[in-house]
Amino acid sequence: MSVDPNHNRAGEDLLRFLERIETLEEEKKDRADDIRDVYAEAKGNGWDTKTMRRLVALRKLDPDARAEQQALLETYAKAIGLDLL
Amino acid sequence: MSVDPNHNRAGEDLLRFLERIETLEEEKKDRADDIRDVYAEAKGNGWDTKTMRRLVALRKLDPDARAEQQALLETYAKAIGLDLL
Amino acid sequence: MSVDPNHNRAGEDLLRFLERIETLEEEKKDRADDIRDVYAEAKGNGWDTKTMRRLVALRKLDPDARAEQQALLETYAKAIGLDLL
Amino acid sequence: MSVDPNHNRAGEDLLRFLERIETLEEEKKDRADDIRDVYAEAKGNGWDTKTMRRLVALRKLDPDARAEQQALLETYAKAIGLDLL
DNA sequence: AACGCATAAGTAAGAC
DNA sequence: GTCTTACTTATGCGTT
Repeated sequence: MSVDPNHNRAGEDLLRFLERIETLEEEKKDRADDIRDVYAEAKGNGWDTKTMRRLVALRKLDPDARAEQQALLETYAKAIGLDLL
Repeated sequence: MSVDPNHNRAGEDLLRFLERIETLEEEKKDRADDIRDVYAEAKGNGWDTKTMRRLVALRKLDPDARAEQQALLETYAKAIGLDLL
Repeated sequence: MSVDPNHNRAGEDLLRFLERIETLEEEKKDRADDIRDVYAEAKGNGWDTKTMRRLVALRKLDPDARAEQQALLETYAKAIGLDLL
Repeated sequence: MSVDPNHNRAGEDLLRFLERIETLEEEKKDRADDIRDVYAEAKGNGWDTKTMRRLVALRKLDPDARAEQQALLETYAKAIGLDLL
């Protein structure tokens, strides 16, 4: 049983956790980079990326939830006299 | 001229900057707390705060910009066959 | 009693909440702008703003909490053989 | 050549971009979930995740950059009389 | 002017 | 169930 802090058991365990996290973070970052590339490619084809991001968000919602949120927004907008479009 | 690092001129200058920043940050935090309180009060009166936040965001945009963004969103949604409502 | 959605009581109430929020947000933004200005001024005097931000964060912690966190960090760093400096 | 907005060429192109993005986002989210799981597992083994996150951040820096930043922080801390530990 | 960074907002999960 | 805390996304800012 060693007391060397660089080679103790707990340190080894901790290091394994950190390495697993770092590997996963690299993979996560790769995907994020890929996503950025796709948006850049779309932009190069004339698409507006901000609107694309809104579409991606909308497609995540199920249709019922989306309709409900929109209905509430319109009710509130009308109540304060805000013309949504 | 002192060399005491706790009382040198540069340190004094730096400290003045930090103090100015910290004062401003406190004031900024006070406003953030107040905003949270108003939302909480509105929620207590039956309003949906998520929709309120969307309204606040919409009111920040000038009407032309808002209309333009909405038109673009609808064009894109139609193009991919997404029913916005 | 009117049913005109632009002039109903609930709409008025909602609008008051929104206006209170917007006023507070403006004030909050003013402070944020001021903070940015102070950092810019400090930078113009040769200070490193990134380090300044770390100092501001450190000064927010009470000394005991700071010492405790630092001690834990050093323990962990030693355990994995990371030289903090 | 169709004018059906659900089947036009541009819409098809846009949809391809969105699908590519969504696939990548799913993969990215999977990694994020995995990372959360590892932290949770480490926490279950008695580790402090906040400190772990600081270690992960520190390990991202190359040693020279880390040493330089730390030296600057210490210089500044001394200048304002802040005891780092 | 585009790029990455840093802050801020919004969202979702977890603790009490 | 609420309320805080952490994570994710979005926006703006400074930089190159």
